[in-house]
Amino acid sequence: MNEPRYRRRKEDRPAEITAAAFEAFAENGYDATRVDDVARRAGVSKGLLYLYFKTKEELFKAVIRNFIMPMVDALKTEVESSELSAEAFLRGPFLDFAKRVPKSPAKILVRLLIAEGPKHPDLTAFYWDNVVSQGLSALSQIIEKGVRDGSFRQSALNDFPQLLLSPVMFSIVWSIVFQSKHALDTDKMLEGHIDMILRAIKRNDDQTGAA
Amino acid sequence: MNEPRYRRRKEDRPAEITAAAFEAFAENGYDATRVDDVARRAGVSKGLLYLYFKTKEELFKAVIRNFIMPMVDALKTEVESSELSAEAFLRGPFLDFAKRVPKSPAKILVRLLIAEGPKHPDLTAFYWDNVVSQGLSALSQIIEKGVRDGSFRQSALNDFPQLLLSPVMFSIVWSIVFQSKHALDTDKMLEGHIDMILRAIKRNDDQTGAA
Amino acid sequence: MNEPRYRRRKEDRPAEITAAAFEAFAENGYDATRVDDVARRAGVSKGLLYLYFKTKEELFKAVIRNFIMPMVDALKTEVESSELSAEAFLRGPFLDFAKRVPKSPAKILVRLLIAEGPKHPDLTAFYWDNVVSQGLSALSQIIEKGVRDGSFRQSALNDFPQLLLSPVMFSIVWSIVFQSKHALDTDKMLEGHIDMILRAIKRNDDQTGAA
Amino acid sequence: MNEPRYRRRKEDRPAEITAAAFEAFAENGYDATRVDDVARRAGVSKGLLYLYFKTKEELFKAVIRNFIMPMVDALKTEVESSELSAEAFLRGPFLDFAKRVPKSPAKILVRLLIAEGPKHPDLTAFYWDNVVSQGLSALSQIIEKGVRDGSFRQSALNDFPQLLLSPVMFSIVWSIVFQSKHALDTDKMLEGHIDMILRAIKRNDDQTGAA
DNA sequence: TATGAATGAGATTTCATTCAT
DNA sequence: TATGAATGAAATCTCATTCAT
Repeated sequence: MNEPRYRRRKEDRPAEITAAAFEAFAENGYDATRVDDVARRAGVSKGLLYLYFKTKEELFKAVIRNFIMPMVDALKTEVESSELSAEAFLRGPFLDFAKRVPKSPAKILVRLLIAEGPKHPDLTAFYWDNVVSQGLSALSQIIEKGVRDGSFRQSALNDFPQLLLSPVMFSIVWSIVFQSKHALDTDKMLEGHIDMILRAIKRNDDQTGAA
Repeated sequence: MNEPRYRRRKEDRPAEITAAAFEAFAENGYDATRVDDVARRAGVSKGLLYLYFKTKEELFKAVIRNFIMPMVDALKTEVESSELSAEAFLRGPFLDFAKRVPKSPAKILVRLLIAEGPKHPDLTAFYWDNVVSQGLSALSQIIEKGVRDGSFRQSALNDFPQLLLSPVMFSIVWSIVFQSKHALDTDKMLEGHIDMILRAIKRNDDQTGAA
Repeated sequence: MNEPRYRRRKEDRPAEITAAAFEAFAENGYDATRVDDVARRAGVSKGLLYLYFKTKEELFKAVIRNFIMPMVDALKTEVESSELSAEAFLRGPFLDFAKRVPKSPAKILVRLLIAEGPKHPDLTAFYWDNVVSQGLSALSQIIEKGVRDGSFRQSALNDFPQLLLSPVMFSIVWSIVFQSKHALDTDKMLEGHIDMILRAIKRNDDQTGAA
Repeated sequence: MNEPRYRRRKEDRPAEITAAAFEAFAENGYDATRVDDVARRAGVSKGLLYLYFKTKEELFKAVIRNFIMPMVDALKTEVESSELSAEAFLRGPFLDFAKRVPKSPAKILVRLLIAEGPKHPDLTAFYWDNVVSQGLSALSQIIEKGVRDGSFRQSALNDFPQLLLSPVMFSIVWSIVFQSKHALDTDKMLEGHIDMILRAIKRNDDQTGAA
């Protein structure tokens, strides 16, 4: 009972609050999350929360931004610094990434985007600019590299790098909606996906290694 | 947008109400939909609505069930009655279905499931039992048929028929979240996907027809 | 305890609520009045209040309008139907009116206008259009009538009918602010005011009758 | 409008704060004024403000007192030191004063008194003791002086010196509520008022000069 | 003195649900 | 059946005041 009622920690507050808010939004979605609950989780009064974030919506946007940024940065760094062949990149870093995301808390962001995106156009725009378009162009680079050096043939992937991502998204959605009742080995599925894709687009007919 | 649209014979009141509710939930999601609005759209008083549906949640569940059933039935009929080869089925009815869904209003159900599913386990269970598991087993049948008759090799699809569906889901999500700002030719993408899949799993080395 | 919890009285509600609101606003002013309090006084739930008045501000405006209208109508009727001489009108109906207002509950409206007017320009405009400009022009008519028939000389009143009203306003303000501690016989004061005015503007030098 | 305006020597902190508070209260009234805003205007932290004034209400009272005192003093000095005849005083210093007040920022005090007075009895009492009663008795002195030396007749002004002030109050209220939309030449009106009053109470029948 | 981060009570407003009619 | 006026709990946001620094 002799805990200080006040703790001045101006620096850390925003991060503490967005962390708590992430949890809450992840559990309940935007509408069903109570500002009260976020404050309690952050160990902070409601009033203080409003000192840092003018509205619930602004808090929500801050959460999305905060948790997306690191992912994007990591991905970009990996793509740019890698000197692997196209196939090696897909089987290596890309597959790792694909396996990781559906298990990370960040998967929740997808749920939030799908659920709230239509009502928050600026958020969607932000997500597009910073995540989707950049991710897609990185994938396109990889694929084109493979085509250029003759290891990949021209294929639907050239126009639709999304096809590389769709099982990742599927894994995420599955893990959100069904995983608890109907487990799916997403790792295996994603491996199988890469195998199939490579079998379909690799140029040399020696496909023994691609099983 | 708030004129009563449904004012037919008395006998269909529940159907009129769920139709109105579908519209409303589709536009706004569960929380942001007002019971008042649903009643107005249905041309019915709030009191009457509560006579048929004890709570807002029950109404929501009825909506999901009502609109999923016809889709499922259509799919099942098609699968069962078809006598096409596996490849022909994938290139024909399945591709048609895949192209249709992301453009139909039913795509909204996916948004609702993702957004509200985690809070409505019985709804998720219903969806699983009636849609997902049945759809997946239908797809498995097709694939195994191809394997059995020697046209497909054993592949990841045998364990993960989901891989056939993931671009469909992706198309749906894209159309919900980004389509208005960043058009994606989902038809072409889905065609490309089937092409790639078939190229990867078809047994005969003559792959000229699969471009 | 067997009072009905519900009383359907759609017709009377708005009037009941504005009456309660008038009391509350009169006692406390706009900001310090709690919507809760208004609802309690009206014997009504807060929710119902919001069914009839979309915001607190709209309620406030309704109050002002409701309570001003009757006064204005009464005044206008009196002025227009009267066939008295100018002097007789000032000593009769006008003086009566002047004496009545500072004692009526309506005096509170003046307080509200002064306090809230600057923040509610449309309210001020309404008050101007419906009360002040009409009142002033009625007074001008009276005065000009007196000038025309030769009983009044030209005077400051012709340009500033406000001078007839200023002691009325003063009485109102006094009664709001000081009356309880420092009684002022506003009736006598107003009589004295009319006497002085008439002595100043009457043309015939026979001033014996003027107090 | 929210830059610190007062940042002078430390010694005057209370004065700086009340000056800032006067501005704020004048603009917004008591309730709508934020302590935060006052502190910002004064270029001072909220904490310091609370060091000098224990509550918002106390600050408010200090403001009223501070800004009334100088006005009262000025008026008193003028009245007492004047050796003019009664008429000359009314046409000179009094008329000047009457013209000045409705244009000065001090007019706002009237608004505040009317709006907040009923809830702050001690404030009203202070105002009475220091302003109203003294002002009225000063006016009474003038009038009686005129009566004593035979230039004025006995009139309602003897009992109600308020009648001299009522157009001043009216001008103030008008300028607060309507001036911006419906200009009134208060100077002319006040001159007309003095003319009429003098015409009514001056004893000599030669009234030619009083037009 | 001086600061401003932090509190918490309380205000307005919304809306699922009920029930007299 | 059918209505929609009425309820009341709860949610977001504000702001005077406190207190660790």
